[in-house]
Amino acid sequence: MKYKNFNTCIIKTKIGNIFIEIKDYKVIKIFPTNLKITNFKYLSSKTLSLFKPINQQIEGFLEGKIINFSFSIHLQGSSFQKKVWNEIKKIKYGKTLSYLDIAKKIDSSPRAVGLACSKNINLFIIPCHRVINSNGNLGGYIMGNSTKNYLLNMEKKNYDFLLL
DNA sequence: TACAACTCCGCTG
DNA sequence: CAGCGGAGTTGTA
Repeated sequence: MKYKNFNTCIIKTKIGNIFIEIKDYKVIKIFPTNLKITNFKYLSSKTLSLFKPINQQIEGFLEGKIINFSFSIHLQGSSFQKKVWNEIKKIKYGKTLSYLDIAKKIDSSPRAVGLACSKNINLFIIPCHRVINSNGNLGGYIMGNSTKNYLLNMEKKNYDFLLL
């Protein structure tokens, strides 16, 4: 992992570079980036110790070795978006729900749910990859549908293996 | 107002 | 039954 400045860093993962931002000791952003991970300043040892477990968990998750995250995030968005994201957060590892399922829970429409999903900047922690079309199709994903498919297959495989 | 990471419904082969 | 097109729907810039 390389560090950009005091409260952000970028990690290289098997699905691409991931940008991570922290504010007031909470994660506020986990998002793909095209930024190169070179020539970055290093963090203070204090901040480094904050990032280290977070980065390890994200990397571990993407490799299928970690199922839940132990750190907390701070959601930034409209009240509707937060409602959607909180519902998505309840979807368990290896499971999926449809946009319609979420819409019913919060008394809204699937189209609006999809819109909120597309605004999710806390990838994996808010597992929007677990939200798919009601007909079984994949729907969309900020990192592309092949990545969404990879994540879902990985989770399903581990789900069966671990007998969750 | 236009548009979106959706669904539903009614057609057509 | 699969595939397609259009309408309905809610939240956002």
